[in-house]
Amino acid sequence: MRLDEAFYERDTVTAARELLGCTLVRRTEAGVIRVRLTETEAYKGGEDPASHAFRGVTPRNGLMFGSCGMLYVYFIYGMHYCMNIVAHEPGGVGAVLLRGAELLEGEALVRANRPGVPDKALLNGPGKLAKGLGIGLEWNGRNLLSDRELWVERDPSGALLPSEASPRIGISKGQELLWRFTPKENTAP
DNA sequence: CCGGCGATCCTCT
DNA sequence: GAGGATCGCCGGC
Repeated sequence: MRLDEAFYERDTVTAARELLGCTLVRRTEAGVIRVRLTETEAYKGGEDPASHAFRGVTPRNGLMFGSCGMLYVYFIYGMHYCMNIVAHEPGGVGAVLLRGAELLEGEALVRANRPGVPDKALLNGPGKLAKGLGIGLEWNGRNLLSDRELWVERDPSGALLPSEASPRIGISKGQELLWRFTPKENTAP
């Protein structure tokens, strides 16, 4: 069941937490890639100093102020792309960075995008995830509510994955906010 | 397994 | 002109 506008049009932090365990689907002419999201981060508007939207609208970040469910892609460090999904309360500002996933289906297609990479390093980072799925800047602004090549699904049962909150990675401001989400560790007996 | 470092160029001040 | 929502390689333990 594809995530709809109601899923994304809520508090950005809640959306980030509940995206964990959902399935990101990329359909290509050569086949389908399906991955399970295992790491997400929330970025808000004016109150969040780590956010691209912290200082208001710029040519790059405009999507974060707009319709929920749109893909926001940006280029970083001169060589990587990062995928975000716009999610915020009505009239709000924010997006969820997709930081990592595990492969469910379409291994050959992913490996074609990331040749020679060990299993553990296939999709465990935002740049790696975008590369593995073949997502670049030309995908910026795609509507994941209706797109035929890219969307997010969840289990119809609506069961939520137990999650753990931690500081976001790679930021210099806003480290006190625990807006990074990963699946809860299995605590050994 | 972990930390340091260089690559590389876009974005905003 | 500085810094960045990163990655992969290298060396050390």
